[in-house]
Amino acid sequence: MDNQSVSLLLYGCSLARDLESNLPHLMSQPDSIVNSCHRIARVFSAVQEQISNVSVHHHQHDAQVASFMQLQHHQVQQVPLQRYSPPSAALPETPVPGGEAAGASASRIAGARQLAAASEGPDPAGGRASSSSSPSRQRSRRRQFTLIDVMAIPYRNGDQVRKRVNMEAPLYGNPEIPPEDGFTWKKYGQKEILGSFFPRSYYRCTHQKLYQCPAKKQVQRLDSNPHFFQVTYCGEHTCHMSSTTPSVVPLPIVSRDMTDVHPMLPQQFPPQAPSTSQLSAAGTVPPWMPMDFDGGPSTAATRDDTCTLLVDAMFNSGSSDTNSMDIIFSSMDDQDHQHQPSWPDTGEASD
DNA sequence: TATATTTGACCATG
DNA sequence: CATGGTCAAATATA
Repeated sequence: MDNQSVSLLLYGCSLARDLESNLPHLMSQPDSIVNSCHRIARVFSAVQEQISNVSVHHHQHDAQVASFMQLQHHQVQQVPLQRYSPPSAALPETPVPGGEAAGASASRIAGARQLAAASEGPDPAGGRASSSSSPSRQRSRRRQFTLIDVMAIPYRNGDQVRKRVNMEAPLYGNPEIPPEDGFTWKKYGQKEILGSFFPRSYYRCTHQKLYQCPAKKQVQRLDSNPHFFQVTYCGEHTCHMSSTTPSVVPLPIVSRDMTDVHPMLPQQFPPQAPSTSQLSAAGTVPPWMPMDFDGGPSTAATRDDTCTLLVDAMFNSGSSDTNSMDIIFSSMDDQDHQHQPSWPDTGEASD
């Protein structure tokens, strides 16, 4: 199975896991269940087609698929399908091209922040964001196989080797919360970055003290697409051997332990904030997903096979994580925030 | 009480 | 001096 299929499969598993965790809450919303099932089925059907090498070229949106696949292929080629290890060869001095334009004016920043704050809703803590101990922020300690491992492209920043990825905000729920990546992090700082709408958050491995784990990451929402986070990883985890920390990839790729991480995207894609047309009613379609996966005609794959895959992924792949399920339902009522159509035109899309 | 987050202050670097 | 990165006291929450 090629890397493209893996990527799609990971996404499908992610959707399935979300559905499973949400099931108790969705009992009263059969429409949501149906929609989710259709979405998952189409993703797996696409995988099935791809694996069996059938009729991708007959696909109604094969151009989109091919484009997506090319992107994936290009990125995966640079990092083997295995855990990243510190490179010995020379690395590029700069991250993957496609960075955002800087230089936003103060007023633009203020405007964006105002809107971002509005999307967060009232703050019960009196101005401070809620603490990490809320269930919605709890992180699984299980080591998760993530696309970061596959997709992250290392580059050098001085003496440090960094990996930078773009990660989609949680498919459901509060888009302010950075996506899971399988590790546990402790936030130690936040900084306003010149020219950026959104502050940058600084995290270090929770086990830094206990295991001297040097891993850190920086998380910042993209100005050009607030639906995505740019996550920069710095330092390798050395806490793998801990009994309290996740260690190795738990299972083959089809595992519920995979997080809600999604493949890297070119930073200007899509060139503007998500529109209602780009987001389904549940806001679950990543921009890179061919349209047919969410609303188009079904593929030729059989429902039985798809369901087999789906059931297998849902029930045979380990225990569930707390993950973002609480996030999902705590803010199902807030989904309009995700679809916020009035994102100010930053002008960067047309720059 | 323990743990995590927030946020102003401090420091290093160019 | 401006900026990014980190520290640590204050604060919030389970």
